[in-house]
Amino acid sequence: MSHTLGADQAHKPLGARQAQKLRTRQALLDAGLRLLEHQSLSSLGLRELTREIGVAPAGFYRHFRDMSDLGVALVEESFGSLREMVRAIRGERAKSEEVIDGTVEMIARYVREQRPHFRFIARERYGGVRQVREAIAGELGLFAEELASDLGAQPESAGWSPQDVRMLADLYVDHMVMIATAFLDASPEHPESEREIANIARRQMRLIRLGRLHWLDG
Amino acid sequence: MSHTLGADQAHKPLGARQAQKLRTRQALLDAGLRLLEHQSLSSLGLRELTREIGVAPAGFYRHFRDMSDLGVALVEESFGSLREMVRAIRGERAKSEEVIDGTVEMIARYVREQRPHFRFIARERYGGVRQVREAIAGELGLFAEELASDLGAQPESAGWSPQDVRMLADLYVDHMVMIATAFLDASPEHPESEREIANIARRQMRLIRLGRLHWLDG
DNA sequence: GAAATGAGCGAACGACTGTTTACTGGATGA
DNA sequence: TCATCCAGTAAACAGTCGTTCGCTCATTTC
Repeated sequence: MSHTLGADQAHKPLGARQAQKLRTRQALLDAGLRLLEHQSLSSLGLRELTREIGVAPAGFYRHFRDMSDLGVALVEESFGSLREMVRAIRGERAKSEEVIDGTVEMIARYVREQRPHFRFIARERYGGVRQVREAIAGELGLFAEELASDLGAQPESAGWSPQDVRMLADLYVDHMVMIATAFLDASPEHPESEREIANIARRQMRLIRLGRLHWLDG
Repeated sequence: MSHTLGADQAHKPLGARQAQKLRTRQALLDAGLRLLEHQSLSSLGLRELTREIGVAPAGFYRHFRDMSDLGVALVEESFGSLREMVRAIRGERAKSEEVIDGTVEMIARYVREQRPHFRFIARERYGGVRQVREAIAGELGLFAEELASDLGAQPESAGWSPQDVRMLADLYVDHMVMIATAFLDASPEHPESEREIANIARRQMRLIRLGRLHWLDG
């Protein structure tokens, strides 16, 4: 009996038997994400989901305990693809002004390329399923923690208390989620609306940055 | 045949006939809000709701076309009680620092006194029912509009473009919703956590205000 | 007073739900 | 090669669901 597999695929041996199981599991996750585009998790039925991929209802239990279990898996998948993008941005070092432009562009790209994933996160962040809410809150907490670590290391944070750095990180995270949500329900139409949202978002982040630079003035 | 009644009750004649109807309608709204404390609107059943107040399922249709119709009514009810509080704050004129304290306190009080209402708003803002999402977005848009009007009249906004004033108003509204949401899932425990959230919220709003004061510097 | 109105009821409809059961048959490991 | 495993199946269980249909009978209108 091998150990349980993590969220990322095990590339090495992987018997044909487990491979097929993972493919079915992934099909469930993909179909779930597709069906959740126009409804929320608490109204997604088990039969509705298995029907979508041509699997008997009972087969669902081979992969998930219940719907909230699948929801938590979707949260992990969503933040997985997000973290890849964030890591890329964190590597770059540039002037603060350019960081803002790069951050807004990263958010726009994430929503553009992972739209169903982020729509799911936005919808279930305060949705009806407790386990999923808590999973999202946990991931966002980790995100804010990392951001606070980054911010604290910057010269602009000299003389700041750790609590104030964390306060700023929370403000940034909340606002980045708001920006992403704004991109979400205006993007599909025309690229003009997307540029307008990006324009507002950049000015808002610039204003927050100005506040940060004058935090220790008075 | 009289005209259709608005959201606010008509105090004047009101035959015993329509009075009873309104009482049943209100019972549906109240029971709905109660049941929505632990689930989302899209998973709230018609029979589940009518059973709660001891009314036959078919009776529901005398008051609402469907569940999303009831949801929109709940949105109006929620923002109705919010506007009363906001009007009270808007009347007061004080130094900016005190305005921040008063605003945060107002948000805390709103969540404390209208907890089910705001939980509903937070949950359904990006929930699975389109009509309800749009109703909430519309109300928040009106709110931001009013706030922009207030901000534009302040001396601190001298030299600001209308677009920048609106940008600031949107930032404030989004952040106020975030603050209220933070109060929501930490309030019931102990008052200490509520004071901690208020403390963070005040510093965040102070930081935004600092950014506003230096917006035209460079 | 008689007639009209309409809020709420009770029953029936067809369809859908999550979960359990015993099973089959191809991959797996000795 | 043969016994074991286990992902997926088919069927049945006991419900719940939204919606429609006449109907009743207190209130309202004339």
